[in-house]
Amino acid sequence: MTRDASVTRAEREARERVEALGIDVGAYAAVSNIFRVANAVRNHTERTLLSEFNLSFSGFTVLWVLWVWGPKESHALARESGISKSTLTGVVKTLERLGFAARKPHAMDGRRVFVQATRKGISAMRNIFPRFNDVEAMVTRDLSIGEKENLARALRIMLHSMES
Amino acid sequence: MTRDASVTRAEREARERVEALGIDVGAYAAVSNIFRVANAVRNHTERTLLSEFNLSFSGFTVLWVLWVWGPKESHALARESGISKSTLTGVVKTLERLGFAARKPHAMDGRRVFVQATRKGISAMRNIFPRFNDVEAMVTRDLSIGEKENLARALRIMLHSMES
DNA sequence: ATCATATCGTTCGGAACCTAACGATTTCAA
DNA sequence: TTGAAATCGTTAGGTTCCGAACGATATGAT
Repeated sequence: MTRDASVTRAEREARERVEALGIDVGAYAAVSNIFRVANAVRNHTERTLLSEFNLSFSGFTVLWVLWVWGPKESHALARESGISKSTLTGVVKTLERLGFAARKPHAMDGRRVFVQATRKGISAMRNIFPRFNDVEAMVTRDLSIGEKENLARALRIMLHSMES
Repeated sequence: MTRDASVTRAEREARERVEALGIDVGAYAAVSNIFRVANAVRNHTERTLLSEFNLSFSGFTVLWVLWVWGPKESHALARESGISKSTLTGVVKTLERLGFAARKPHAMDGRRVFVQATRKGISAMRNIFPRFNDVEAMVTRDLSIGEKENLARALRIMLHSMES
């Protein structure tokens, strides 16, 4: 089966312009396409899946972290979800209103709060996550297994480069 | 020079959990790492570069589109920037307040508005973009030229898969 | 000329997003 | 025991983000 690896029109036009500026075009191509894919997946998922459950992408992310790891304290939950503590406060408020999550005070430390998924939240996640994984599978369907592994590997290398 | 392609701790823990759910782990690894890299680059860039100019990431993106292609109508500018028309209205308002962009009415059609970068905006972009490209280069520094090309290629294939 | 339909950009309303600062609480050195 | 410093989660204030709806304008059929 043939598949399309051609440069998208948006990338081609931008590339022509930025090439004239004497920049690292390989780096530009890699990073700009990461943003394009991330935006496309996020927008697609919000529109076709998450809106059914009144969830934002970050709401979904937070609920997913709770579903995978169980109850977490606010600061850790914010870090694992990639959002700030103040944003987490607002997102958890929304999840509480939807009945998907609940706060629980820490037994020993009055400053801390646990957040946990409710049964309703876990039930919603059992519905949502396989469908989200279908999106992940659809998005990568034209890549071979080796290509998927190489892609994930290159991204991990980039993450480690940012950590040093 | 050795380099680190190991699975990050965040990915490893998540992977163990989601493997138990019988999902497409290759797709999960690829897509979840795309989000991790996109988030890391965006946060890093906002903190270390864009805050100097009071720019959000989307403000930067919109200004970049104007810088590369010249004045654009609002609806096209929104589409090229990956945001909605209503968001663009707000972001352009902020760019106007910063003196980086200006609106101009369409000569023939009272409904339409052109947006253009100002001299101040262009000057700021000449400062910002090379430094943003340094971030792009830093993030990809541990990838070979072949690996960068394979990464960009795999991402393009994914973009095309989403378009069909 | 008129009217229905479509398009444009803005406004509305509400959620997400951030940093800085705050009050409450904990920790630890003296 | 006391008080300084640190940590936690929330609040404040402002921007970004969206879809729906609106007023203004353009288009095209009649």
